[in-house]
Amino acid sequence: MSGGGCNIVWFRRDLRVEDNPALAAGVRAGAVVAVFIWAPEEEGHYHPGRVSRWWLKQSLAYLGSSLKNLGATLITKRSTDSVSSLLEVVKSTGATQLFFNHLYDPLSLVRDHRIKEVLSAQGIAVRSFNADLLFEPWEVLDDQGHPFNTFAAFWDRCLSMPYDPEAPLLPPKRIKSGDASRCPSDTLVFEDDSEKASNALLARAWSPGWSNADKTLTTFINGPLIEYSMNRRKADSATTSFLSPHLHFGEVSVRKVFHLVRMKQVLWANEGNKAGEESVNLFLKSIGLREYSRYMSFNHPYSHERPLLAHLKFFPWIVNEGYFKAWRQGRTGYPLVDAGMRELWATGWLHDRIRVVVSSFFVKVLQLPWIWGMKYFWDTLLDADLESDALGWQYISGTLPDGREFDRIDNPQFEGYKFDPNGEYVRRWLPELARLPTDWIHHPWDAPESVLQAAGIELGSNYPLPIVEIDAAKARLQEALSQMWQHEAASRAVVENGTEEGLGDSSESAPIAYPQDIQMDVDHETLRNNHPTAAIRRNEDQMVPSMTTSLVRIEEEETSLEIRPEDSRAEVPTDINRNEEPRGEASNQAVTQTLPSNILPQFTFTLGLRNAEDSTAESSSSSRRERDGGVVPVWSPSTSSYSEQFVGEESSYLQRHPESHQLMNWRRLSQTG
DNA sequence: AGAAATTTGAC
DNA sequence: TCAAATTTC
Repeated sequence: MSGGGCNIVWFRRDLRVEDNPALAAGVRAGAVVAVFIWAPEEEGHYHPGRVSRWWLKQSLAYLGSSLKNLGATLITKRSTDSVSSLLEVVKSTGATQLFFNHLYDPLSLVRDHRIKEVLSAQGIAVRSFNADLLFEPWEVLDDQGHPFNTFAAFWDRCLSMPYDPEAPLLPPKRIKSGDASRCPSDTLVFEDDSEKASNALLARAWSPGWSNADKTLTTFINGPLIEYSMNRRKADSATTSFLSPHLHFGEVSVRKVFHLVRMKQVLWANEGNKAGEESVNLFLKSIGLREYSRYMSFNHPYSHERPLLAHLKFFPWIVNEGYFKAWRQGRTGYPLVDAGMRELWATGWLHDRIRVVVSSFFVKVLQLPWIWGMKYFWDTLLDADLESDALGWQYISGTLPDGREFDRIDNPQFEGYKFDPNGEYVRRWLPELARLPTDWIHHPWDAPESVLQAAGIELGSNYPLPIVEIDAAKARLQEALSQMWQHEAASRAVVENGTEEGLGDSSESAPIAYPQDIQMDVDHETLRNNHPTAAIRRNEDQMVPSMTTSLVRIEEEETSLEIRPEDSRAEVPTDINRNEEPRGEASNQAVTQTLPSNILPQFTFTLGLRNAEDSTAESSSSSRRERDGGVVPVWSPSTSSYSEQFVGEESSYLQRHPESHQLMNWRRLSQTG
């Protein structure tokens, strides 16, 4: 009896039918209507980038057909407000229950709670589950019952919990379909015309979708996993799992990954294969970091926009758009950094090691605000993941209790020796250095003139001299740090005196706006492509960006990005789609030829900037939530014993999004499962 | 050789 | 941080 109250299963970042607790529960409860709501405006300025949207599109199509084969329909809705869309779906299907899986970013926590409130008020039962983590964030606590604030301790505890993570669920054999005839789907548009060509190339290297994710996992476990610990010093991506984009959209469950990998470990341990065992530990650690990123996001909901350690807000970041541009273009003069940035630019992908190299360079050598780098990663990475990226950047920036020392500068030259000893990686991505002998490949500035000449390199002309000398960077960093401590002390004095003034601009409390006026160099290639909108669009394009000098706020400048609600498509700024190679003649063919078949020769970027910050102070409240009758602790700065050392978390990202509502609403967010 | 200092790696 | 590894004295 399909009329007898059907069940809505709301898919978000859990685009799989296997080990999907919300789906399983919905199926158990009766007839199911599956729904996906595309509401990118809710993400504020973390609107998904082009490659991420491409992935989502494929993944959804895949899920849709899987569900269809099982007997259910996936309804897709374009929305600017998930809550009201969901309400609409509920009404038009006559549903009595809603099922979904948890997310842990602050926006989702608030939104999901609101949904729970609104629907409960209408008599709809709402049930939510853990599908994204081995353990829920509130389950993993230290002996005093407090959340951990270092990764090692956190992960130790995860691995020694008194109970195992839930075993993965099988996909449903058959789904009884609810009546969705009065609930039409909207067509979701994830790319515009100018993005199609670049997106088509992505399909050569990647296959989104839950069963492809499963294949990727199997391939990895039966192949590179055993060598994982040996290979982790190489810049080459070939030995990585390639699971991150699949995991971001929940196409494969971490619990399954965990179980399969642990199984392998037991096997290797029996065979006395120490390297294999160690490899599993290392790989699991990266799974653990993903867990930890959600954990931190849950316990410190502002960690994607503010340093966790308070003193860092007094760090005098260098707001230099020229540096930022050079970094993005891969023209810093440090070959390993530049190769990494070109690879990111060309493929949307970077080995974890290289992510550390380029981001560390960004923060420590260029001393640019880490939040910019994080935003750039968000816009360009195929596996862009707010929680993971925030953790990574905070770690690099030294803003975590267990992060890198702030005054330590990694020298890209020496990292080059380590990660790319033969210079292959650099040569692949920097064709202009391809003919440089290995001895000089990571420090061309030291090479004798004759060597440079023979390699066709003219420093400062077809390859830049180092943008900042490492020694100068060290001195500058010391200077910046002493300033930071002075400001910090001054601030403390102000607080103690109860005075409200004096402190000022050096603090990050007035957030440094992401430079949105990014201009593309109008060069020969633009002209050649003769893109009709090139002239007007260029300042929205990140392709070959050059920055103008001002830090103009977005709302003043980017009216062309305004969202028109009647537009049913994703409002993505038009890109100029072109083959772009770093300047210099070496260019296209050279790079394309050296590309392995699984790497994409061409890419475009979009700048998905939205709302500028206007942070308003507002205090959050401590709260607890119900969980099947049990009480589940929720993040609470006032009760957390170590919150003192963290930045005051009173000014909220959430407050900038009127649709997100108050933190107070978290209070009774149901965690039923 | 053996202690001390320095560098490295980790999340 | 901090322990381990490596280099220096």
